Amino acid sequence: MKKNVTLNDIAQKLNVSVGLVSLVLRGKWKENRISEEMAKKVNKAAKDLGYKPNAMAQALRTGKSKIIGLIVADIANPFYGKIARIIENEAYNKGYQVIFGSSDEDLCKFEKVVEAMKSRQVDGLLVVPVIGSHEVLQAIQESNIPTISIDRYLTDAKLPYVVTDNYKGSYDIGLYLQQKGYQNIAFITKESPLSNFIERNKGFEQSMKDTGINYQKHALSVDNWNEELVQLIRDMDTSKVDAIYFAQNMLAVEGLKTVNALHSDELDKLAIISFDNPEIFEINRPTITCYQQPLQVLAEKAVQELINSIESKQSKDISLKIEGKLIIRQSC
Amino acid sequence: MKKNVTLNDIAQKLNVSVGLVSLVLRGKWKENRISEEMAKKVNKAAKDLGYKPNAMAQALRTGKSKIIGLIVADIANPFYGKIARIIENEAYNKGYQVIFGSSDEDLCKFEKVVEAMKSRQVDGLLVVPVIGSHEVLQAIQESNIPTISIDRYLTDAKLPYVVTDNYKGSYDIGLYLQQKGYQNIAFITKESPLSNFIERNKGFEQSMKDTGINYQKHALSVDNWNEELVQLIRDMDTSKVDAIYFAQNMLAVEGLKTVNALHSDELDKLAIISFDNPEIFEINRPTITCYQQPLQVLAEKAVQELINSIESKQSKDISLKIEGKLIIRQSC
DNA sequence: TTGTAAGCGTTATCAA
DNA sequence: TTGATAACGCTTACAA
Repeated sequence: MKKNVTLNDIAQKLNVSVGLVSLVLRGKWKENRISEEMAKKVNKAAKDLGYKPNAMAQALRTGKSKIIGLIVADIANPFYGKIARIIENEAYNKGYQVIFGSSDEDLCKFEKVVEAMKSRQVDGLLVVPVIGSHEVLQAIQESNIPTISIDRYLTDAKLPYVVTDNYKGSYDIGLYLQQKGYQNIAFITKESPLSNFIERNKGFEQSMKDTGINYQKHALSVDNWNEELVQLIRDMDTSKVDAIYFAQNMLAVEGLKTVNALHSDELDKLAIISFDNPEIFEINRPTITCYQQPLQVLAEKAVQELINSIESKQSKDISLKIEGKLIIRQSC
Repeated sequence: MKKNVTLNDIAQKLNVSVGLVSLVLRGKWKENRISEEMAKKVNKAAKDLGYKPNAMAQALRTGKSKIIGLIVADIANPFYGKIARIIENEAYNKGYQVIFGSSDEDLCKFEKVVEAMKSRQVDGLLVVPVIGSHEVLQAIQESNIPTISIDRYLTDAKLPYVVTDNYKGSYDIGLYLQQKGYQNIAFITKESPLSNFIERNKGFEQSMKDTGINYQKHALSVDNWNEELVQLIRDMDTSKVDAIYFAQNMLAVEGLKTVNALHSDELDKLAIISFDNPEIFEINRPTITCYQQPLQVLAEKAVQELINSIESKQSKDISLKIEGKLIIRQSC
């Protein structure tokens, strides 16, 4: 039962004041004209006693917790897991810690998590906004906690965001399909008011228009897409389709599951392409061609922007759309 | 730029003392004989002003941060992502928040994360220990931060743990292989000093002994398993093997990648079974039979045990080994 | 060059 | 039934 070492302990041991110790330990001894000799003594004592600053006390005093909150849809989803990983790294490097929560795409949970984080005095927030969350997010902004949307953004909230260029990505997929000579595309997507789907849908439809390719759009409902998808693939008229485009990893994964389970020669002949790049795509037979989101850049930029606006208090409303890249494999 | 509402704000508005407000807001007004009328007024004012307690101040004052630290190998790995998700839920339900870090199986990083968490005054720690971390973990124990190992444990540290019964799982896989009539198993595992591999290896070897099945053990090195695995599968003498057992999801995933890429009729004839149950197993052709770890129970128990020992200060050294279950699919 | 003291928002102990 | 006040560990403006 070792008690934590405090500034006071160090001060007492050396018979100096806590203020002095504090200044030295934060490297401010030079500008406060503290003798180098003193500085050395203090540093040594701190090391000897194994001093670790109490982050809570620092936070309380300075009003900066050095914690950033991360709210994703579901940390168990590898897509968000990867993002979380990069964010964590970047944040640690800058002296911040990450506290996370999953929203499950549920507004109510999202709000709860936001509240919890606010009361933890997070310095800033990185959020994957859920449907209907604009009010909550607006409120955070007003309480002066820098917040950045990642992965998607809400058109009705004026939050800065860092996202993939979904429009371009989806448009490029269309172009690629044209280049490969496909004529009839089954476009499987979701009917969602969230920016990522809106833009993927727009982008693809535009490129279909521009290239003149036939396509059928299947916009599944957000909360029942799973069953609808299975049905859709079961009923697919393979004589009228030569390629399937899944607009999201979850769609593709469930889709492949169904396709593989059906073992139908007809289905197997179809070309497949998808947004996102889950690990399965490298294992499936055939391996799946896809548009990979620039997760590394995206997450890094998001953290950098966030920390910038935390530390400089000037919320320059910079939003970014970053391009991903097509990864060509066997399926298409 | 709204400032946060404090107890003081409420107190001033009502012309009462902060102490009074504090007591009411924490539901202690009854045992402190505060008038119900007063209590109501205070609660109302708190709600009106939108009061949110400052967790930092509470933490500083009470010495309890209500934060638990979670250290996994890599949050981007869906296996740990899933665990994190369950832990998060369970913790939130009990009023705790989760701060996480990834060790990358690197002792140095592990130690850094631990330090960061200690200085955040975490109330407790859930860790996936890395090789060589017994000293750090011992040190945490001594500084009186309840800590529980999950997923695996170190034989040379006396930390409580909550893990899958790896021995039993691996043993049962052997039994299942016997039942299905396989005669020559390629057992692909890692040569690791960590409990999970030790026990999976022991369990399987024992069951091979008990059943009298032939097997060849390929214990890959911890830091170069990837390349060794590819080589191993490439060179596999399929005439001498009728089934492969992968002792871990990462091994299986890379293994399947290689097998699928080789497209060899010989390899395709082999039965496959694996420890763990990543999503790919449901998509692969054939779908993969495996032993699924009881993640839900495991993570829940871990959180419960941890919070118990945080709140009751009595560190009853309860460790748990929980059984998973065999999921039978097409591959075996 | 160093010490003193106020204060961050709470909680808890007394006193009134 | 309620109010004053010290304390948690730290930072910082000001005094010495």
